[in-house]
Amino acid sequence: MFFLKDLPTDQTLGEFSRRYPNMNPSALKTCAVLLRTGSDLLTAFEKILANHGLSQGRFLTLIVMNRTPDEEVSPSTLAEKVGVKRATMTGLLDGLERDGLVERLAHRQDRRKIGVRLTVKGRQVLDEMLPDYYRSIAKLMVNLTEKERLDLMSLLGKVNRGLSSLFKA
Amino acid sequence: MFFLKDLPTDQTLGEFSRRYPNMNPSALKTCAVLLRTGSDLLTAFEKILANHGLSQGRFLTLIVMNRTPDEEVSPSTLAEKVGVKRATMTGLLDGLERDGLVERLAHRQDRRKIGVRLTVKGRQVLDEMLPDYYRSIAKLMVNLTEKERLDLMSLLGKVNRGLSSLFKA
DNA sequence: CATATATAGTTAGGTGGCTAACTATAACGA
DNA sequence: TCGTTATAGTTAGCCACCTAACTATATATG
Repeated sequence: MFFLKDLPTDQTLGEFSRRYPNMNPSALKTCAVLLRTGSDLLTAFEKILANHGLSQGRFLTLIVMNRTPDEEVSPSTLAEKVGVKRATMTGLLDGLERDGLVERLAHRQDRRKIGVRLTVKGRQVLDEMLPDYYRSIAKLMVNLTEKERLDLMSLLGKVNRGLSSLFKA
Repeated sequence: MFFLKDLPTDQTLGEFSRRYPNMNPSALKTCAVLLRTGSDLLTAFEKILANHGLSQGRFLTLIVMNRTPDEEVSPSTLAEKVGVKRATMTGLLDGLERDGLVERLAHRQDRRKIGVRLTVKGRQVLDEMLPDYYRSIAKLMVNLTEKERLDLMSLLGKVNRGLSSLFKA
């Protein structure tokens, strides 16, 4: 859940912009549609992943490891790339290890560190589910031409720039 | 966390599209950027809300009640509009009631039902935080012209249509 | 009118985020 | 070299989401 299922009507937006002078109706509406779409998108993916016994966090962890399937990665690096805290990664790895999809290995030099690697089973699960996943993504975007996809990314880039300036000022 | 912090490079995308023929690089990339932006946006809002002792779920619940501040709303209706399960709404209302922002009232005719209403304190909290919240949203979107906002919403609409067709087929 | 069905809300139990604090190890500096 | 500081990973405890099942009440039907 990122945002209201029931987006405000233009009438509600109008009322609120009178009640709260700072409120910019088109900014709010755009923002709401963006969050709503992201939310629906994520929910759809989670359904697909659930069919293969994965959650978004677990899946992303596997995907990152699948970029370099023959190398060991540290939990910290994984956490950083997936975008979760180290503590959260511990939990994700616990689950993935329990299901036999990854293994933790001791580090040779530095005894604080460990290495994480996809197991054969982990690779199998990915190879089984990824075609399904990628097919869904292609289907999802089928209504957008190549140009529209670029436009969308560029507009999202502008939102992103707004985001970074929000925390500097 | 909705998607990788570390988005795949074009090189990684190319490798994967060879490994998995179903994979459409521009679709995946667009999707990733969309989820990433949504994720960052939500995180930003959650920081603002946390300054006022609210979470996204609690905030949205209040916002929906603030549309009709003088009417009682049922938990089910709230759940539906916010986009969470009834069970989740019970938890959100427990928290909001504990903090004195909403109150539960018995229903006159039907003893299964209850009505929920903003308290005076609830309204105060909203009136205090909303200007801040709306100012942030306006700032966030400042890099997009009115036309670009419409374009963005229309492109997101196309993604949404893809989403609904995904589950019919 | 009695029983089956539907509805409203809650409870219980699981998952996956978070922060803060802890343990162990390594590295640095007086 | 010994104490401080930094780093890696984990643990503990909180919150918000989910599903499934439960309680109570209302409604519809034979």
